[in-house]
Amino acid sequence: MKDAHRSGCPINLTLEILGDRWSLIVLRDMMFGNRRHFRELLTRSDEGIASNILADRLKRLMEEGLISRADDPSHKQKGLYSLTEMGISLVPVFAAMGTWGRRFLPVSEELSIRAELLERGGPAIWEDFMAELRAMHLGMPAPERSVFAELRKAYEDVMAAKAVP
Amino acid sequence: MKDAHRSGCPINLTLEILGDRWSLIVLRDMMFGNRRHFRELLTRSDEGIASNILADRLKRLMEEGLISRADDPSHKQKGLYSLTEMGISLVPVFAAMGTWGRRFLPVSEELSIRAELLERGGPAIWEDFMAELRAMHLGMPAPERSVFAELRKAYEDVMAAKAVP
DNA sequence: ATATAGTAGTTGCGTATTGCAAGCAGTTGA
DNA sequence: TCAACTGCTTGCAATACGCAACTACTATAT
Repeated sequence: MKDAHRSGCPINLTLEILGDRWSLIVLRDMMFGNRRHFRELLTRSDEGIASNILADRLKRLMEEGLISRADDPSHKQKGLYSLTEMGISLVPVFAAMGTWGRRFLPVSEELSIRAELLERGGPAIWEDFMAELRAMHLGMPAPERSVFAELRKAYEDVMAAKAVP
Repeated sequence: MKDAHRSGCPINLTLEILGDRWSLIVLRDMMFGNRRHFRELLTRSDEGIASNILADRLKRLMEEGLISRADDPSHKQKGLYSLTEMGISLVPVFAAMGTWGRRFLPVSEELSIRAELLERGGPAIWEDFMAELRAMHLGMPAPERSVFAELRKAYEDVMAAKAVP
């Protein structure tokens, strides 16, 4: 942000913003887990982010324009973080990374079911999901189809199948 | 690699391997710039990677299975790095990142022309490009179409247009 | 044979980032 | 009033990064 860019290559510029171990984790939880508050992002993350890292990443992602912050009317000290269009537009990147990870890395079934759904649905489901995210985060009118609900149901079905084998 | 994973989420596992500022830069140069030797990757990179970082990344990417190394027959000390199928399969990830970066970040025209081509061509061109990479890096039979040549020509055309305005 | 340039790295060292544990100040609800 | 909850901040140690110099070997030219 402050100092000059290493180069004008799109891959490089993307890495300058997202090229660390936590930024995409935070965005993933906001996007797929609908976590909008600091505490939710802090404690309900599978990976266990530290609070100072989370504070720093939220600040940087705001500076870069991927998320925004508003006061939560229900609690004066509570902030509500939202994805911007820039953040929502990362859906295809997440889909591509999920597809690659599922193919080559030792993923767990319950945590990769969403990636599988996004892979099978292709660009059509990504568009529907982004439309829904725009409704949830930007106040746009809600689309009929709820990909979010489909993703959650798929996850819960896997968990239920594991619990009762 | 050595210690346990933070979680089995595909996004997280991908970030554990590629979530830093340099790994994808190295892979990008191997993939789109056809840089196969240490010196090429070191000096012909727009971003200017340090030699110790490059050595470390090449080692880690080999350990993770994204690249392989062979002795270059023309020079006993020269190593030849190749992409594996795991590395080649990152093409859609690069394409998605390139599309996103081109839309939201201050990319330069000459360095984003390749991303634009990959975006316009869609999955069909990605497949052709991956087939060509398999020929260049894995010894598979070469496809008729050379996406690599198309990417290079597009870059050279932009540079020529800039030189003679 | 000797010199020169090129090969792939390694080493030292200072700075920046990360990770962990604890603490802080304001807010809410009982 | 007070405990629990809110979004952070601080201190400190470990790790990673970045730069410059340097090593060791190989090929080539004279």
